[in-house]
Amino acid sequence: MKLTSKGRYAVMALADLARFNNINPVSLRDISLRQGISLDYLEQIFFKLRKKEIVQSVRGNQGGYVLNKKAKEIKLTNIFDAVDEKVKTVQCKKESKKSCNGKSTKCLTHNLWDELENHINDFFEKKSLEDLIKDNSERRI
Amino acid sequence: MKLTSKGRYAVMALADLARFNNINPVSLRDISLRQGISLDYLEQIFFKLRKKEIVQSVRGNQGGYVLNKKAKEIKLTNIFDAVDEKVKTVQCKKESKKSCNGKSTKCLTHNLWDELENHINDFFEKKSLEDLIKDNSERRI
DNA sequence: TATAAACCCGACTAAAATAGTCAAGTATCT
DNA sequence: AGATACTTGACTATTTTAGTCGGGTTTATA
Ligand code: FES
Ligand code: FES
Repeated sequence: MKLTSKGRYAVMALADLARFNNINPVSLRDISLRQGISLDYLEQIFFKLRKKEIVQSVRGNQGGYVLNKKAKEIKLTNIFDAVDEKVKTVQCKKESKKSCNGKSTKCLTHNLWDELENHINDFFEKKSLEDLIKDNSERRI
Repeated sequence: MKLTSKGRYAVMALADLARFNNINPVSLRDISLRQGISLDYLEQIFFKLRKKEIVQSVRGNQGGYVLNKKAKEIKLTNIFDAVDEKVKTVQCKKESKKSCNGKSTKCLTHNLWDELENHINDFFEKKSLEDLIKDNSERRI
């Protein structure tokens, strides 16, 4: 059960962006250097974040990205959703009546995995970008 | 972020075992048929479960496996630990002072991932095999 | 005591997912 | 004009996962 780099990077990059989100847009080059993430990979990630309207792009020289909403309104859920980082605990189709092993009733553990999925998603639902940078600056005092 | 089959199968198989854990040992063949899990794969999994003393084996004809502890005392944590299903949210070494990007201080998101890891592990710590089968038989009434 | 059922254990492999790279653009500031 | 930076799709190497395979050993029971 592990978090993929794509999801981790997306959050890291947005935390960086939120932190340096002044008047000027932040370039991916800067984020790449500060966070140690491949520029090409970041571009893929921000392409998705832009499509989901989490960030806005400013093209051209001196361009970059800015947050499209307040940090408080961007939940981890939104970020993970944008980059297709899903929490998946079961193989069986949620909607279909077929169980994971092809039988017609849900298997013994189906409810457990459902609970687990909800438990994890709750965490993502509760955390916003703002929590992240606030939390961090407090610790630096 | 997804659960691997190995972990899922381990729990499914033990739930099955707990359910049919009467006087006679339960053969992997039976579990394989009931749960639709490859027999060869189950053998790998039970090899590990036995090494961690979660199950006991009974060799020979009419043999199989039995639980080595009460269902109440087997937590999901123990099961996942036995089959090396770990919750991993960070790339950086926990103990080392190096961050994920090679710098000397922890990155902006390090604490977040730590919290997430604890949040998930809490769930595994709280659930026992007994909860699983009790929960399930209640629903069948 | 022969046989079949079942566990034991290491090695190998196919498929899928991940984590990127590469290339060829377009827009905008100075 | 030139540099910087976003845009987009396609491609690829690496790693992980989810098995398979093969050759054991042990033990109940016919
Ligand atoms: S996990 Fe849904 S039926 Fe087994
Ligand atoms: S996740 Fe630990 S330093 Fe970045």
